[in-house]
Amino acid sequence: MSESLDCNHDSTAFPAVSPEGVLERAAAILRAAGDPGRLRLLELLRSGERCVTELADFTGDSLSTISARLRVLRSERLLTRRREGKHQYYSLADHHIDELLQGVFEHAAEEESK
Amino acid sequence: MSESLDCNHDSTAFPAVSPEGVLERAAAILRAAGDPGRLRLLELLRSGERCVTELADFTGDSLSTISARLRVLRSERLLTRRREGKHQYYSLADHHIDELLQGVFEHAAEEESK
DNA sequence: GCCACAGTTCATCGATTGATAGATTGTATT
DNA sequence: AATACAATCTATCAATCGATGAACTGTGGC
Repeated sequence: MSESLDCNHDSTAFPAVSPEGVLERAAAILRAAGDPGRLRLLELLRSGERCVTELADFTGDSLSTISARLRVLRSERLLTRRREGKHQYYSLADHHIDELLQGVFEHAAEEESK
Repeated sequence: MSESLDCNHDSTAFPAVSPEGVLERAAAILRAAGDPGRLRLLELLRSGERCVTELADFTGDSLSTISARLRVLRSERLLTRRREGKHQYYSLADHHIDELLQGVFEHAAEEESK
């Protein structure tokens, strides 16, 4: 029997991993947030619900650009939307998203201060 | 003076946002983790340091594929690496990364169970 | 219905991305 | 130096991605 000791091959096996579906969901969430333009929108919405033109005015990007970004975020369920008259209001889907954002922003700020 | 009340334009302004550099860093981290193949590696490394061949054996992917994925993760500082003889060992860069992963996996699992 | 406003969608395009086979580099032993 | 093993790099390619202008859709007031 070959006792080939490739690195730590003699050590413990990997613990249980997430099902494929969970992994895909997690990756999709991270990927959706992983664009600077979209991440900025998420950040802005941490402070509360806003309509599309407010977001566009603040960022200086076109309505179609903002709309395209919001579409991605909503399709991955990072955002929710409601309509009031002519206006569409977007907000973070839940507190998990907020916590995720807080964590990564803190970490990024820490790294940038080095 | 135009008192055009576009949605909540009469409401409060946006609070302070992160500097551009912080935003870019945060987005880069999220993006690096936001690929299923790379995210799986991160997940595997949550349980501790592993060498490249262990990761390749477990996932069933080729060495060059694993190496390419690790390269992205390390360049965005999600992973650290050390060499011991012929072997390169990879591990999560710090506990922030672990927390980020935990948060997003829990959220994804929750969504997948609905 | 007409008009105005708010927002989305569509088609297009250049840029980016992830996988891959094989060449190359780094470490260890003899 | 020769050989073996571990891992990285390179070049290539098909697929995906984000921005964009303009057409289109939805809501509201008259």
